[in-house]
Amino acid sequence: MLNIEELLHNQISTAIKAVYNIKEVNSKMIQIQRTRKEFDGDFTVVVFPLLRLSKKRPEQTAEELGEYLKNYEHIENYNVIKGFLNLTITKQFWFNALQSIQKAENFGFTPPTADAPKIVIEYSSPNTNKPLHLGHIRNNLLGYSIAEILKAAGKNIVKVNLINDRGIHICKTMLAWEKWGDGKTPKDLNIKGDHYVGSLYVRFESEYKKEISKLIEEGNEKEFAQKNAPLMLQAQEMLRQWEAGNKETRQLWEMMNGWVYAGFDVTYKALGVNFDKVYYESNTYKKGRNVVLDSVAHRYNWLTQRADKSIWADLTSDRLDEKILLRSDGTSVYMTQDIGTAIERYKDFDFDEHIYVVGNEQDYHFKVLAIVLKRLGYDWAKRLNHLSYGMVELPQGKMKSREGKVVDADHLIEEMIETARKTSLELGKLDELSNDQANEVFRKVALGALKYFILRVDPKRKMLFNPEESIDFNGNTGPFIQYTYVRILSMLRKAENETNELSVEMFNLLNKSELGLIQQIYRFRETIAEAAENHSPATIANYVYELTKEYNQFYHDCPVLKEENADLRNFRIALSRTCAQTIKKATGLLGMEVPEKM
RNA sequence: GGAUCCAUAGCUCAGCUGGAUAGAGCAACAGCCUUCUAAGCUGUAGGUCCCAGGUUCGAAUCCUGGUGGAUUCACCA
Repeated sequence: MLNIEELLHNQISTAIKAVYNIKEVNSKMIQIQRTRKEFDGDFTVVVFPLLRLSKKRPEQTAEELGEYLKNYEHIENYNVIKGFLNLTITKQFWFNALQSIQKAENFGFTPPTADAPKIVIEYSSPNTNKPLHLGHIRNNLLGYSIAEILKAAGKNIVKVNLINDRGIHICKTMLAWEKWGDGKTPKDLNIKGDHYVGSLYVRFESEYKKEISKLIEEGNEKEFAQKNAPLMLQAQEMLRQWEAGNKETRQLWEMMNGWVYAGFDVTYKALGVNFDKVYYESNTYKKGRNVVLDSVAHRYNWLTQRADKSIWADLTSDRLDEKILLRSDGTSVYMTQDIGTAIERYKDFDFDEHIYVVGNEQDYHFKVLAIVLKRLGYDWAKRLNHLSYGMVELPQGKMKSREGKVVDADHLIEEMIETARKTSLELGKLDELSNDQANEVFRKVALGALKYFILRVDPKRKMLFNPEESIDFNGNTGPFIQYTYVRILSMLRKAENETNELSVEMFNLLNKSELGLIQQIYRFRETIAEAAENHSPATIANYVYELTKEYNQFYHDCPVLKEENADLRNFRIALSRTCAQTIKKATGLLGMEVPEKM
């Protein structure tokens, strides 16, 4: 199906050439936009940029072009207001467009081909010492949704997760378990493994704090106390044991990581996200260190080893600071690990683009990562792309895990489901459903509300989350969209003898709300392209909200099943069905599910 | 102090990459269920698009300089 805006663009170009006797027209001069609601027409040509060619007043230029264009088969008529030429597209065009959409295999989606760009998306990337919280929810939903959107735009997608499963923080929780765990497993205590481990980490931190205070009371400096508290020394010893491959340490580590992964899996499943491949830092952290060590031998002038053996990258010529890559004791820092992981990834997938979905507090880190890799001679470093998103803040301010000021992901999901249950039961529309079916509806509505709430805002902006007020079920929300879908399905169930064949003769009957709805459905494909281009689920969220509003308008204005003209009735049923399918596909791009009843 | 990001209605957010009189939802107020699911629809009210310059026929949008907020610049991850 041809794109109407492209068709118009070409026609306008032809018109300018013909009317003003010009050979070439710069395509940037031709500006087409949707006509604003308060004016008549579907598309508007802004003629101001064309005045240089026409050498006439705006109104006259618009008038002359309109006269020429009205002979074009898809243009019904035109009107001119100031420097704006409003074009009305024929009803027949929109009618045919709807028919093509219905016939299309999977309208809006571009099937990926083998040679389409390959994009690796890393998201989630949790630490194994904390359960997932609200910030991770934004990360996971963004990562998953962007992957779906890029897939729909015809890209080959690999979703990967990188688990930070080594380092001093892991040793802290291991030590805590040895000291205070009493040999208990999550199963013994009947709690999720990630929550159990998270609580051990918190325990460590509070005991560690006590030791620090005590040392300071005994007259030590703060810094000395932090470095020499017995718990810290023991944790560091444990890290050395781990690095040395001590069997007992490794076993404990594997057991506790197993608890955490089991817990994460439950949360991931609840959120509906998944991965094609999971990387563990414990497998890749040495890689980066070797790369850095090898590179020092190359004698890059920006890479230097100091007297204490630590290795530094001097990035001041890129207007950044000096960055440490290897500590004086030879161990690697976060940056070093990411260097190794990136190289590994490139070997694994030979990607055209690599997207890191990581919060904006790491903007600097990813800027440095790309520069260092480029300087090390990896040309593909320019394909690394940091999708930086803003933090989720609470009314009290930033979330702080150490102070317990977090919104736990599992807890939040449970609460949302409970709210959805209450709301549903009050409305009492699910009486004929079994318990299991009803629970499925509650779950879909709850997660739909959460996902839509988070994804509708531009990723790069920070967002405010008020647990009491944020999750609404009315207005511009996930449930509003789901509800529109449910009403359509309910209607379609009642529609009997529906035919898929539409009478070709009836397009003149179409009214404004029907045309508006067709046009919004028609925009789905270009919206996917735009969302993919901008890596922005918010674009899809806004689109589907507009679509449902458009449908509600239509639903309000036009009887469907009660329409007496059979051609028109069939048309409206078909239009409703196509709209429902589009809602389902669009919400699917956000990771939302739509219930059949609610 | 340097760098990056943000600032739009009382609140939460859109604003199609420079176009017409800046839009939604929530909250407030007034209506619409004997009618395809009222988690819906219609209306009223609500704005110095942070400020000041600049570019342009035209700026919430681009540039410069301020102001306010967030993040970051660790031998933390």
